[in-house]
Amino acid sequence: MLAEIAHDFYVGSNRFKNEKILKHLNVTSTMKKSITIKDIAKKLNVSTATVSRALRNSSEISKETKLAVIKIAKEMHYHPNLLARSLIKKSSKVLGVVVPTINRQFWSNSISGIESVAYKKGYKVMIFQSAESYQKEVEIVEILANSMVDGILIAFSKETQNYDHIEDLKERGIPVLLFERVCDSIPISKVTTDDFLGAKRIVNHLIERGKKRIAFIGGPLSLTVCMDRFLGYKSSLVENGIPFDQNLVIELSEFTTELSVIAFKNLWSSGESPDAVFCFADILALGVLAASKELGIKVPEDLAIAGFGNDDITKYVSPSITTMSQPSFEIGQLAAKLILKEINFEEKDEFEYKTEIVKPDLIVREST
Amino acid sequence: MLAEIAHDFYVGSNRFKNEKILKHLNVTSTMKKSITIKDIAKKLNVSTATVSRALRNSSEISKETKLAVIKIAKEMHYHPNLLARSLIKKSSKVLGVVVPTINRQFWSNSISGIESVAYKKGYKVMIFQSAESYQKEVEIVEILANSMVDGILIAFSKETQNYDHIEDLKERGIPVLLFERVCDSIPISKVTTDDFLGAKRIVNHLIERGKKRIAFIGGPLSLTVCMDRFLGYKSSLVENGIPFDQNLVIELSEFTTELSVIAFKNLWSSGESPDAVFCFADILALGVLAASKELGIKVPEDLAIAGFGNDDITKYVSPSITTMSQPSFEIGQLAAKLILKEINFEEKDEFEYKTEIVKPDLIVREST
DNA sequence: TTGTATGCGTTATCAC
DNA sequence: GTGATAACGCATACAA
Repeated sequence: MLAEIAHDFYVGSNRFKNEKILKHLNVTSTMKKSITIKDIAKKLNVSTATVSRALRNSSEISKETKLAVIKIAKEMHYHPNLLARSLIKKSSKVLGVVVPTINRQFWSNSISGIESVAYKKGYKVMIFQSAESYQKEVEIVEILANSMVDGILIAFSKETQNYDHIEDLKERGIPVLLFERVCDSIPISKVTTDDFLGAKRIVNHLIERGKKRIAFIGGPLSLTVCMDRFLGYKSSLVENGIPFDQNLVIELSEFTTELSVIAFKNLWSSGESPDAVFCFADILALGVLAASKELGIKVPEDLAIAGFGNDDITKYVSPSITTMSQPSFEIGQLAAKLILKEINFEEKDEFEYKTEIVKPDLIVREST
Repeated sequence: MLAEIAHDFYVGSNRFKNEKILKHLNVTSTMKKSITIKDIAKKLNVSTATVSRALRNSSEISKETKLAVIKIAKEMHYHPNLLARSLIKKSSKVLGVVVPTINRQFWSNSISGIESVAYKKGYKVMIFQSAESYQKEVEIVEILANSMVDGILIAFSKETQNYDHIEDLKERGIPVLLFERVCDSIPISKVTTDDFLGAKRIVNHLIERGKKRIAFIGGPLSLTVCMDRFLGYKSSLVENGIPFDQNLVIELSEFTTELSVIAFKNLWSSGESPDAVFCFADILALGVLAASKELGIKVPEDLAIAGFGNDDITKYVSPSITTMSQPSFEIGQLAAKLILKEINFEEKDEFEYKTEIVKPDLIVREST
């Protein structure tokens, strides 16, 4: 049988394109076929079952055969095919992660947190960027689901308003967890920051320091994160009897220094100069600092940043700054732990979805 | 046959742990089994082969059956199993990436570049962090190789001195590409920055501005990146007739602001005060700025940074700065393109390894 | 144009 | 303890 003979020479990879040659059994081919348990079995005159068991250190295999198998396996440079194992085990030991973008500290930190936990538990991580596109997000989710990942962690894109793709995953029985950019309507595990509280605290703090005209420079309010912070900001003002002034509120479509530079300049030149600024993310804070420098005005004495609190960026920039620290790495860790628990739950009853809300810390750095 | 009957109820996932119940054919189970081409075939009274071909839009299938198959597939919520396909095709359409750490701009930018190119070509990306550990790097490479990834991109950990794991991959016929943190000894595709030239240029620039005592604050010289920059630095001094002073050279074990703060302070207080600083990465530059502030001295008028050139971080910090821009995103893109070419090469002859050396740009920002 | 049979590499089931 | 053999879900050579 051709197939039978060919097997001994077939390289087993589309990397080697000379299939025609192989079909003609051109033995001069230098390609190597990959070693399988079948090969080991043949060499030892045992069954593949025995080899499989021996390699997995099953208790029902005699020590001698075990050793023999392992010895030959090493000699032949055997490597188990994880895909084949996944197929039969119905678990790939892979977590899928979807974030808006990977090259922004907050998200890469989260991923790092996810990866660190996953790796310890023997899981791999597959990463995708939605690039803030709903379309792409849906596409990615489909790929992940079809790849038999054991669980999917998602931070929604800015565009995402429809959650059918998530419902779909649930229907297919695939564990999903939303983190940071979430939605309310779906009963599902979530990990978020308590942005409302964080914003409130930070604005309270500014007010305590005697500030009255506190500007708000934030991202698109369509994102729950941003909206929550906005509400926290407003709530603090109300509770402290400070009139809310729409002119002090700036909603940016993107998180870029450029935009915040423009925003702050406009704010300032409009005669509405604030005495403090509450802004999202250090990236925006840098913009504010830059703009104030450029305008030749003193850097706002009280600048509050609600970001992930990467001190490295802001620490040496402004002497007096208050940060609402969003522990992105920890959020990632928490998210991974939670979904792994869901994946490996042992209960007989329905899994209970949990929403973990991380309370951001307030880091106050006084000018010296 | 039990197995036969069970199939209709078997959910097909270890996510559902109630296997005992299933074995007893407890039909009350709410779990859904996943739909396969077999199910579609049964429903339509055709063979699985036909379904398979129809779904893949094969030209040898009549339009009617195609449409019928697709219709039923949708109705039954069929989703192809990518793992099974990979097993047969011997290609998972996945690229593996190993970086020292993901939550550092340079690496996350690179990954972003890789991911963006890969995604466009229908490839997924699997990411791992070696955490600068050789041990972990080897472990990861083994996992990736056994997962049938189509190619592996690696940036070595700081510890990595032995390259057997890479040789191993080559032996197994798995395309590998080294980027940024590479080694010379292996004939293999590589993408690096021309750090020697970059450093030389940047130091030349400082010298042109009249600087004579140029400090060097860099990472561990065991890394080729760092060594190359050091050599470039030295080369520039020599060519410009400026004596090399070992006291002005500081080798840090890690890239942290803290360490560079200490380094700069020591440098300054030792009476060896430089008139310019050439330092790696903006993260170190921030340290230098912080230290100079703290010491109450003027920020070095000429601070040169050899980093990935994330302007956001340094732009608003120092008015006068020179950056050796390391286009990390582009390096990632280039790396992905290169390995994809290797994976999909059509030639019959041996693939030719290519070393792409990205020339860093010099970005000079004058104080206004 | 479609069906049959076989295989991808592994593990699970049931014999012995 | 070990061996046959059937899965896993899909794709393809060969037949019809």
